[in-house]
Amino acid sequence: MTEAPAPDRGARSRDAILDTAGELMSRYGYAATSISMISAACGLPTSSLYWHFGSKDGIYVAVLRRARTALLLALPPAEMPGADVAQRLDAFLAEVKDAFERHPHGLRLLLGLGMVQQDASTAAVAEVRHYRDALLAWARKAVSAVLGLHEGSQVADELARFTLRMASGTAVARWFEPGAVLDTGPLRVALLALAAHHGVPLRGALGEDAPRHGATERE
Amino acid sequence: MTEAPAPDRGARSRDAILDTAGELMSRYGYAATSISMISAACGLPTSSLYWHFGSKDGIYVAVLRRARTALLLALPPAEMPGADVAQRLDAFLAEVKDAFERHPHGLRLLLGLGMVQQDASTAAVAEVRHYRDALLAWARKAVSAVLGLHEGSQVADELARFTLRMASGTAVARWFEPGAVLDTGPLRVALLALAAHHGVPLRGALGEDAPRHGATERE
DNA sequence: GTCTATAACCAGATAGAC
DNA sequence: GTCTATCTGGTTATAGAC
Repeated sequence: MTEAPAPDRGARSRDAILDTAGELMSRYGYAATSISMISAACGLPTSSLYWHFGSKDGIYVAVLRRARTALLLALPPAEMPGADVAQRLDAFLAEVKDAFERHPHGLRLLLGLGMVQQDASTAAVAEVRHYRDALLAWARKAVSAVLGLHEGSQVADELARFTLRMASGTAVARWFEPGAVLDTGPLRVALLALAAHHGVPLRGALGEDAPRHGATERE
Repeated sequence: MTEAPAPDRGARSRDAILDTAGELMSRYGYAATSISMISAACGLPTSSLYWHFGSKDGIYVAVLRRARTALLLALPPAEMPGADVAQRLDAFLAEVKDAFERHPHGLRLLLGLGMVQQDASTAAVAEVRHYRDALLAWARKAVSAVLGLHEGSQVADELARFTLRMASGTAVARWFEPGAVLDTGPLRVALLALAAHHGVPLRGALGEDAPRHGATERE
């Protein structure tokens, strides 16, 4: 057997298609990414793409779904280590920034939709909304846990949307400055100020400029 | 003369084309908006579009340029009324929100580009960058004037980018919630907190928590 | 599952009468 | 400046050998 039997050649092709399609679609958007572009970039003929995914729409849905699960897996869970708010918030923001850097396609795929309002299949529309809803749900839960908010509260919702909009804005900025990353410094200040503004008790996180060396784990 | 002579029928057609093209392109993006769509929507044959603008690219450039000048004209100038920071900031944010509501296409056109990195003409790339640079320059100048910062300072740049990213994130959110508007409440709190965090003296705008006496603004 | 070849169609763009 | 008619090329998608 000089040739690898490759019993899962199909699976590897599937992944290759999704990889290149995700790359191209996140860069050029759905409409501007053609089947032939993907085919040429990944080396497989167009008929293979159709065999695996059925249509261009099917590719988009699959790409989107994989990006969603990957991003949500990379984003920090609700339970962050740290006794006080400052510690948890710092760890949280660092992980969020890292996740968005490691999965740059994630948000850009949501931006490059452009099509979803017109001729998109119901499956594509559903997946896009699912993606966005999942991100919002994650943000609400995570922000609530980090800052100690009641998860269904108005404040939690406001802070979650604030965080997501900043992340989206950063993804947009990346069109122009490819090196742009989520600016966690200002975001940290803003989130703490918003929480304080709404009367959220923040033990040990009131020190922005004052040299407050971290209170120990005891309060 | 029952028929209007319409000596400027060409100019009115030009405007009609730009109107519908801007509408469609801001909704579907550049690539997904076809010449025939524009033609059908505005009633003029495709050859008229080519007579006026030469190419699809030319239409995009013209749409973008008009959107830029309209948005920058609607955005508040650097000189805001109000003696103290709080007054100026409130007036400023109200006008910014209003401008983004009145010109919803403005930012969305920048989002729906998708193409600009691949086959776009140099003119389109230049216009896109010009648009974005103009917005950034406006934000730096306006934020500096409102909060009393030195215009070239690091703080002014950070706050300008923060504001623009929030605006971009809001434009993205509008894909999913068409009624979404710039959330000036949280943005106000965040900007004040960021200014205070950097030691900017804010007379009369300390309504969050502790009164912070300002160090000088650092660069 | 992958390949070659091709069908059916629509895109951007042009020619020339009016 | 506007219209009808048309050309060329790329697009999605499929057929069928292997």
